[in-house]
Amino acid sequence: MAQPKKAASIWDVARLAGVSHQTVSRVVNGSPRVAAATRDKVLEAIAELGYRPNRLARSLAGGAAESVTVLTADTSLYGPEAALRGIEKAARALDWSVQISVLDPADTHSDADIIARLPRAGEPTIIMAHDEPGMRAKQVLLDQQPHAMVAIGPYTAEELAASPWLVGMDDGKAAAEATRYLLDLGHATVHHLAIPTSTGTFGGGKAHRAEGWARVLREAGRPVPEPVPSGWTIAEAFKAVQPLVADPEVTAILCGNDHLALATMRAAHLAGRSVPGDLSIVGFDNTPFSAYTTPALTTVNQDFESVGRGAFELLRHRVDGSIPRPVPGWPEPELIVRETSGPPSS
Amino acid sequence: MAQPKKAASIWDVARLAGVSHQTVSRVVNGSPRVAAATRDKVLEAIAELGYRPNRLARSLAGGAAESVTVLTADTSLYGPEAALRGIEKAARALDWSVQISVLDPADTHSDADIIARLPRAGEPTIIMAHDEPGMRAKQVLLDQQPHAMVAIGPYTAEELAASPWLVGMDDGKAAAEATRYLLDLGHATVHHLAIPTSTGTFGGGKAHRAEGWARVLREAGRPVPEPVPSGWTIAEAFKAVQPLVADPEVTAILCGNDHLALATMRAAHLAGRSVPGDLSIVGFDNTPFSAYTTPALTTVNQDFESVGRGAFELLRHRVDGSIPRPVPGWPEPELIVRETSGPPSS
DNA sequence: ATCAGATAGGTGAACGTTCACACCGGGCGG
DNA sequence: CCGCCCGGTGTGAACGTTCACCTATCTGAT
Repeated sequence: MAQPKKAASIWDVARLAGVSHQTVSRVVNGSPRVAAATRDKVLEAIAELGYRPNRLARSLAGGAAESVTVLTADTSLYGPEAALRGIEKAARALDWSVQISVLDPADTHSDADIIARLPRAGEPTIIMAHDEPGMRAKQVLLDQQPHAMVAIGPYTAEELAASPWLVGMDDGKAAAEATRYLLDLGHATVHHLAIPTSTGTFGGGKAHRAEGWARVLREAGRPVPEPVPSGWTIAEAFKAVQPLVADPEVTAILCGNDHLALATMRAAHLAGRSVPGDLSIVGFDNTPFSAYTTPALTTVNQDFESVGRGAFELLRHRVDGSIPRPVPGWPEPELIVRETSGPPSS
Repeated sequence: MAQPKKAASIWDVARLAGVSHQTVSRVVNGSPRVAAATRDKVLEAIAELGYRPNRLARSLAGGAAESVTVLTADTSLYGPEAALRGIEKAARALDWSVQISVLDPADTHSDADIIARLPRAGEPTIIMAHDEPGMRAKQVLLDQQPHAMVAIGPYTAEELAASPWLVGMDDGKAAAEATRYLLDLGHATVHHLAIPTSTGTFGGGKAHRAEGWARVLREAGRPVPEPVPSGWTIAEAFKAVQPLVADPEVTAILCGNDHLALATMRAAHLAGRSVPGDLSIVGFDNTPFSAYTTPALTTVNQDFESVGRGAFELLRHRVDGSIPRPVPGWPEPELIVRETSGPPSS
């Protein structure tokens, strides 16, 4: 009974119902030109055999693509994870299936390796291009099948306008806003603990959060300290931020994301510096936990899920030109002031 | 050039190389019975046409399955997310592809809906069965294709032994250990803020963490307070835990996961109760952030990634009996004592 | 009566691959 | 020198769908 007996096909149903395979196909796909009596017979046969349509065959036979592959490097980051959720929801609603393939952050994947991850040539693909492997995958896909790929990443409004295959939020503006907020609070300057992308070491990877931050400092005529580079993990951030929290001159740190901010809070605590009394800390992304740390984290909210949804819609448009190009619509990143920021103590 | 011109097939390569389609297939699949000269001709043709094999067709033609679908309800939970990562890594290593389908936590999915998510009948499937939608999906798949599914969930050693399609960690034991630890510290009793599964309201959902906790209290002859049910989100937990932190009699709380623990820490702080002075808090899962909260969270480490890997291996075994049944091997859940736990203040 | 047009349904090819098997030539043991 | 085996290759069917096109039957207006 638990034996893997072969699954019923459309032909089995057809035979049992006494109709042609095509008629079964029509019933399954809800075609209107089927007599009610016939439809019932077919449905009955379907139920009896436990027939379920085979999606692979369906796609093969030239039906719609109905499948996206998501290439990402790190699913444990809040941004990509939320974007993936957005993609999945949007895809689900249209009955598309979602494949996921995780790029190894350590490995430099060959072009062939990246291509081999796609189930077929021309597979619609969304790439999380926020780090090195993602950037590389983006480049490869852009060469191979520019019309069937979309990349999500941190880009400025100009870049987004210039590249029709790009989706992202201009978080430089939000970084600027956060920096200005800290300056207005009375801080002499603001330091920056940067996520890897923002160090600008990747091909094509610009440092938007860092740029927005630096711009405001320059405009305000403040010293622009060297950004402190951190890895993506909390442990790396904890290590990287040590010199910053040890320096009493440092009174405000803008962190590249909330994980880095958490590490900074921890480091500050261990260094005996009170937050926000001695040190103001601002995060980025509004990760779910950030409202519940003690003190609660001041951060920048970003709606990654909407970005994911937008990427999916854009992809559909690019794969099938007949679908109207979506207007990218989601809330701007927005500063959320909570408890880790305040005026300097002096 | 960016026109989506049709992709090259095995036939195109065959024609260009002047061989049969079967020979191309052999080259692509690395069959040894191809003359070196022929192989080179074919490889050249492949390069020239930019041919990439079509996985859909490959599976259709009766080749190996080489594809898993993961059904999960909440990718933002650390456990499922880490397990998914483990599955993906293991699958990747064998060149399998991974599909993901997210069940709506709010919606009660019909059987048909759940089945419709699978790309084909008999699709190998892994279900994250830690919540209601997951439990339901598990049941449906168990009816439909018991030999091509595996469920991951919180189960006792006995259940795991009894159900050959189950993978999980016996976290009841770890919960017991944590409870005993708190008792040994001198607490009169330990309260429990429970994750949804542990409330036992789901069909088949047992309350292992809660059971382990209750058992130790009973064995020690301590009062067993009513577990406080919480939702999965931090916000829900924050609300649910209010009465607990408000009660000065409560000196120790075992939380169902680290998110709930974070909410409890926050609530305690706002209620003016110091941690661990007035209140000891123990979490569950060792979520990455938990080592960096202030104070750092005492919690139970669980290697979900290994569980994911184990689920994948078990699935392979079940789908293809010729593969040896893997011995589930991963580290036992283990208590990690950090800073949120200590002796009661009295 | 007849014929256009709809309605219901069928037929065969195509999608890109693998599998089972048949074929051909040459080296080797008898 | 015959037959056998084996390396190397081709042939045709199968996988489960959809698509394009064709054929009946029934309706109602001419």
